[in-house]
Amino acid sequence: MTSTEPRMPSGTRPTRQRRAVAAALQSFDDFRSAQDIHDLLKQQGDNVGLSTVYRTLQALADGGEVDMLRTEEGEALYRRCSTTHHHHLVCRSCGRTVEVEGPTVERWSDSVASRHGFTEVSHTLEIFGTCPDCG
Amino acid sequence: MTSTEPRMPSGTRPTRQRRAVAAALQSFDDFRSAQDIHDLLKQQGDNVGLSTVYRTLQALADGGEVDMLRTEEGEALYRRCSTTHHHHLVCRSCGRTVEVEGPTVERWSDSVASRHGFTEVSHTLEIFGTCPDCG
DNA sequence: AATTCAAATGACAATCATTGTCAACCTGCT
DNA sequence: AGCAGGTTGACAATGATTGTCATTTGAATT
Ligand SMILES: [Zn+2]
Ligand SMILES: [Zn+2]
Ligand SMILES: [Zn+2]
Ligand SMILES: [Zn+2]
Repeated sequence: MTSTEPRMPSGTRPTRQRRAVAAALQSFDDFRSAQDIHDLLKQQGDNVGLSTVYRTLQALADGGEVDMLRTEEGEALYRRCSTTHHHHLVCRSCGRTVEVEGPTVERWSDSVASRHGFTEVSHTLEIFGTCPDCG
Repeated sequence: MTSTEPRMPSGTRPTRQRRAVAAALQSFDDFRSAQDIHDLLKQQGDNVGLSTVYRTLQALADGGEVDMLRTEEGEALYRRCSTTHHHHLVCRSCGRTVEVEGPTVERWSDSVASRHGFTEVSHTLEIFGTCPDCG
């Protein structure tokens, strides 16, 4: 059976701190900053150094285990995610997030890129709005 | 006839400094940081305070006169742009940028948002890759 | 031309997320 | 026990961006 917790990159040790960060990510549904998560852990008595929180989140994001997006102000926010490629519909006000898939967008972006001779294509796509509860 | 330079928000004064920033934006084609533009002006002998460069670029971006995007690292980059809604295909290596339009994407994003009851919808979409020259 | 005054500027300080440092710590192994 | 190497965290450093505020400038008005 598959665990629901993000896995660490292979070759790394499953330390108390990394488990704590991974577990914290399972406890909320919206996008949060490294500092938010650090605070959350502290509240729970899971003391983890801020540097370690940053390092762990980056490792998880690099490994595709969690999503990372940037606010308009450039701050990095993290959230657990499913393993398939997807994008997000995010409420500007409360952070409520819906994962969405857009096969059409994927094809469009690839075709646009190749039409211009670009390779190693990636893309970022986020939809922001006001959710029903906040409207 | 329409000027090719970005216009300042109404109610602002066309100072030497703002003209200089607006002119600088016409002199390159890729996305550059506020500091890059500040340096560029300094080279030309157009001394403009760094704060003023930041303020002017933000005003232009807020007014939709220039595009602003964030690098993976969260740094803000600016570029002149056309007035219609569009997105970008950007070379990760040299910054070469192609403006692209995607009516399909626009419709998709709106429909996804409304399907979930979100209002005041906006979206960010950038495509990154390696351009033919850098490949 | 002189007056006026809010908008604008810029040198400098302050913020603040993020990254770097490195001695101390932990873990598995011989 | 001893060793080796990954890991941690308190703390310093970085670096983009923002705030401060005394001074300057623009342009409208006497
Ligand atoms: Zn909401
Ligand atoms: Zn996609
Ligand atoms: Zn290129
Ligand atoms: Zn669009």
